[in-house]
Formats: sequence, structure tokens, C-alpha cells
Amino acid sequence: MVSMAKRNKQNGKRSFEAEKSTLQTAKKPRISVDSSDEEYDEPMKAPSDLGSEDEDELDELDDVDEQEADGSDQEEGEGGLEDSEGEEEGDVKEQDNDTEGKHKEQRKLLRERKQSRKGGTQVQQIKSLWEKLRVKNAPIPRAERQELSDQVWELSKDCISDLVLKHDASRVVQTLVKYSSKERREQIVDALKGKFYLLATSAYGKYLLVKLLHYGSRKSRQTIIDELHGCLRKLMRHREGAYVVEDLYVLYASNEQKQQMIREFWGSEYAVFRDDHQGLTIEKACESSVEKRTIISKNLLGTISASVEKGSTGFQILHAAMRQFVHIANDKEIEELIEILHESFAELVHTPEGSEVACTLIARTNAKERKQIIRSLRDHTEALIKNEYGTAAFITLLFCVDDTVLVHKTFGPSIRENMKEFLVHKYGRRPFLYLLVGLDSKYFNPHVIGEFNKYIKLSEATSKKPFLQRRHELLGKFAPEFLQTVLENYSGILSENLGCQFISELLVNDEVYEVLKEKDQQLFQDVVDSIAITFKGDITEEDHPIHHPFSVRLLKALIQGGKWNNKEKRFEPLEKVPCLGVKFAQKFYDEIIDSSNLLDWINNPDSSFTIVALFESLLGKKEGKQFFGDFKKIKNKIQTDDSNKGANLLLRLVKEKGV
DNA sequence: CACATTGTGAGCCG
DNA sequence: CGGCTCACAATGTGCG
Repeated sequence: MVSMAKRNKQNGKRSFEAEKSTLQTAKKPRISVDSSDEEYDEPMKAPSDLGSEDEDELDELDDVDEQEADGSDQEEGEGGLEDSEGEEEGDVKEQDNDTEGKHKEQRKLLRERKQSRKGGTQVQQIKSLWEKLRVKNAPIPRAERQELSDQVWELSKDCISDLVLKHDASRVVQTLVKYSSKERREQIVDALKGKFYLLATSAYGKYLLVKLLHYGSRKSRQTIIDELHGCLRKLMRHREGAYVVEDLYVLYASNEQKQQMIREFWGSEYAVFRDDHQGLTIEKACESSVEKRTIISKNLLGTISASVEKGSTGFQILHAAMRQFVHIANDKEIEELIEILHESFAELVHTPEGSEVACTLIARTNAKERKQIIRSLRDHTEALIKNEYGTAAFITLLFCVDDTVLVHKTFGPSIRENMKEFLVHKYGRRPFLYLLVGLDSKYFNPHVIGEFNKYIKLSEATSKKPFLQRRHELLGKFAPEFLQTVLENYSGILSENLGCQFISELLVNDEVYEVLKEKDQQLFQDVVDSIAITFKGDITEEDHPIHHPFSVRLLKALIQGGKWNNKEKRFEPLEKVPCLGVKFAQKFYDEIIDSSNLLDWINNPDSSFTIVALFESLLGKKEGKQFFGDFKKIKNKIQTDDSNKGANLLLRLVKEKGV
């Protein structure tokens, strides 16, 4: 799957999805064939398994690694037929390696068997043609390629269904598909009608099937999808088949088809009479009767649990199925799902749907299960928090879990380790912004807020503490760590827009200051001073922070000592933080600007607004004595340049306030 | 919060 | 069929 997605990324247009799917499935174990494993799939064994096994190739169970390499795709390149002959021999040898004579006999037998096999003679010819066709290093002219592929087609069209399940011959057909016209691709699809299930469950055929989907026309895709409909549950439980289904779902199915695919997991009724249920949602389906809901949820859970056990927790189709499941599940079933997922919980959270499942589970379950979930996420803290969807699950933990000590103890170490990256990271900073300001619409879009509110509502039944208390407890633990991180890395954080914003929320914040212990209040002061000092120096220097708009906004907020509430169109001053506002303004003027630079700061359009802020903050205050004294001396030297809006505003204020 | 910008997906035409 | 344009949504930025 990983490899398939990669291929699509290279060749296809839908690179976005391909990439996503790589991300989610990256951790999944690769396909490893293990003959003993194939059987306890489902009561009914896929007929195709029998078919492919008895007909040919003992070697099918060998050289899987090589096959994997094929899939990982250097464009059906390297590796090749030569060794396939060798493999077969090797296989025979293994069964009987005593006597050379017996061995020879076997070899002869094998050759004969090969020749007598349906289309055996053609296979040899086709292979030699393919050898020419697949060469990659020396590009062959279009016309010649055309001719070669025509020849291959002529030879193979009558026995194509026998070719496609075999290790090497299937690759011949893959190449053929790649270099064929769309008409021929449709012919190939037609020739394989009725065999797609076989293909999907074949270790070799599945790659061809994926290629057909990729290069095929809309009609071809529809043909294949139609044929696989009804077998999806069986396929999901199949080692090879599951990958095909996932690829189909992620890359090729339309929205409607996706819905239909999931509906099959509800039960046979929905798999067989699919047209009767167009557009049916799971909630509607479960409304009709209690029995129905029970059956649907049982079936869904069956498919989910089988797939998770197979190690397919990262599949998107499974996330979608789980999402529907949690929408209808009762409390007991929710716990069953957590039980099934236990260790694999981290593989869920990186997709939108998986994250929704994770959040819902977190919100609905009890303290004991939450503890389990926290444990299983612990080793993925960094990836969890930096991922757009993972971070939502983490935030859900923050606002649901009563045991804030556990949360801080579990995640604290790796958070401290990565804190300076988190604070300037688009998604990584979100959990911490939540701790600072709650679910502010400035940082969370309406949809996300809506989702969170849903989980908050759900958690009301399972969480005991008042909602705000959890945030404040966590804030008390994390706030000193924020300050420490900023103190140690302020220049790096200040150079980033997102970092400035974070610092602003951290410092211009009554709640934060209130939870600080005495020694941490000193830390707070140190942070404020460090930031002020970065503005010292010649403002005509290009890299002075005054030319960085976000740093200036932070500075302004510190001088004003409050936030602008745009909703109510008014300024909200801080009440609990003593060292900001007037105090800060005075100190900043005395220590950073002073009389020698005041005029320069006013005449520079990047810094003039800072002076406006000082002016307003210090007006009528005893702390402003020095500032206004100096100001009067130079106010006649202010340049009235139209491009310096701050300076003009300042002059207007002088008139209005009468300084 | 409101505006502008950017990237994405769906529909259309050559 | 493939390339294009258009419209929308999500995201970033600026503002009193």
C-alpha cells in the first residue's frame, strides 16, 4: 500500500491523496506472506485461493520480498524473469534435495508442465518480447514500443486471465497496460471481467488490478468497482485484498462510491441490494428498529476488529467505518472498540475521520480507559501534537481528562523537549493556545470548534470536574514551562510570526499570571525584560525587530497592557499583571528608547505606532513625566510625511489631548 | 472580526 | 481525455 500510494504520487494527478495515504499507512507492516495465515479469514474461503493454488506455481509462496520490491516500483524494472526460473527450480530442490537424478527428473517434469500449461508456449514468447518492452535505461522509440506492445497483446489476449495471477506474467500485463491505448486498456478490462476478485486476492494480481484502476477510464473503474461490490467484507479480511480495497477507496472511488463501500460493512442486505440504499446514512438505517442497529453495529465491529488484528488500523476506509460505528454505538460497544484498538490507537489520529473517532472515544469513555489511551499515545507525542488531526485528539484529552496530573506527567517530558518547535508550529501550538485562551475562534475554525463542542457535550457524562478547572490546573503546570522555554529561546521564537502571537497570548493574559507561583512571577518579569531588550539598538539597522510587524504588535500589546476585543470593539485592559501597561511603557521608554532616540522612532514609519502606543498608555500618568517632558522638546521636529501614518496620528492626538 | 489571499476541487471546453 | 478556468473554502493578515 505504501508503495502503491507512492506510485500514484509519481504518476498521477491525485498526489494529494496519495501523500496522505502514505502518511497514514507508513507505519503499517509490509505485506508478508505466510501460508499458514491465510485460512482463518472467514467461514467461507475465497474460491480464488483454491484456484490459484492448485493450478500452478508452487513458487507463489516464495520470493515475496521480491514481489514487494516490484510493487515498490522502479516502473516494473529490474529484477526479472531470469530468476523466476531459478526460483521454481529452487522450490523443487527444497522438496527433494537428496539425489541429483531425482532432481533432474523433477526439473524435466516442471518444464513439461510449463509447456503443457494453457498458453505455455506463448508465455515464453511473450516474456521475450516483454524483455524488450520494459527496458528503461535505453528509451525505445514510440513506434517500436507500439509494435512490441501490439505483439504482446496479440499473443496474450486469448490467455490473459491465466497470465495475470502469475508472478512474472502479471508484470508483463502491467507493462502492457501502461503502454497501451485507452481502447486496449478497456479491452483488457473486458477480458478480465469476472476475475477481479481473483486478482485482488492474488499476491501478484493485485498490482495489476491497481494499475488497471490507475490507468483505466472511468468506465473501466466502474466495471471493476461493480464487480468487487458485494465482496468487500471478504476482501477486507484478506491479506492482499485489503490493500486493494484501501487503494480503491482512497484514490479512485467517488464520494458516493465511498459511502456505498462502507455501507457494505453494515451487512449483506446492504451489500447485495445496494441500489435500494442510495444515500442512506447510518443513523437513518438504525432508526428503523433496535434489532437493525444491533446487527449493523455488530457487522461493522466485526470488520473493524478483523482488520485491526491484521494490522490495518491505518487504513482510511477503516477510519470511515469506525466513524460510522461510533455514531451509533452504545456505551458498551464504545468500550469494545477501545479494547480492540488498545495498542494501535496512535495509528488512528492522523486522518480527519480517524481523529474524529479518537476524540469521540476519548470523550465518551471512563477514566480507566482514558488512562489506557493516554499511555498508548505517549510514545507518539511529537507527531501527535504537530499533526493537524492528531492535535485535535490531544486537545480533547486536555479538556476531558480529570486526572490532569497524569496528563502532565505522561506528556510533559516530550513536550518540554519539543516545546520551542511546538510554540512556532501551526498545529503544534494549538493545544497550548487552548490552555492559554480556551477555544478561541481566532485559532480554531468554526468547524473545529463545532466538533470540540460536540466532544465537550459528550464528556459531560463521563468527566467529573468543572470544565474550566481542568484547563486551569493544566495551565498551572504548563505556564512556567512556557515561560522557561520563551526565556531560553526568545530570539528564535520572536523571529516567527506564530511565535510572536503565542508570546502575546502568554504574557497579555490575566489567567496565566494568576496561576503563577511567586518564583514564576519573577520568571515572567525576566521574559518581559528579555523581549524589551531585543528592541534596543539602532532602528535604521535592517534586522532590528521594529521592522518585523508581528514583533511590533507584540510590543504594542505589552505597552497597552491589554487586548483589543474586536467583537465588542473595545480595549480590555489587564487587571492582574502588574508589570505590563503603564509600568512597561515607562520602563521601555527609559531603558530602550530614551530622549536620544525618541525623534528617530517617531520619524520612522515602522516604529511611529509604538510611540503612539506609549503616548496613549502614559497620558495623564505620573509614570509618563519623563516621556512627555522629552516629547515636548522635539515635537516641532516631527516630519509630516504622508507615508508615516503613525507620526500623523501622533500629531492629531497632540492637538486633541492638548499636550 | 472582516478583509484579502491562496490553494483546491469541480465543471467546462478545446 | 486532458488541460483549462472558475468558484469556493480555508487560511493568513490587518485593523481602531
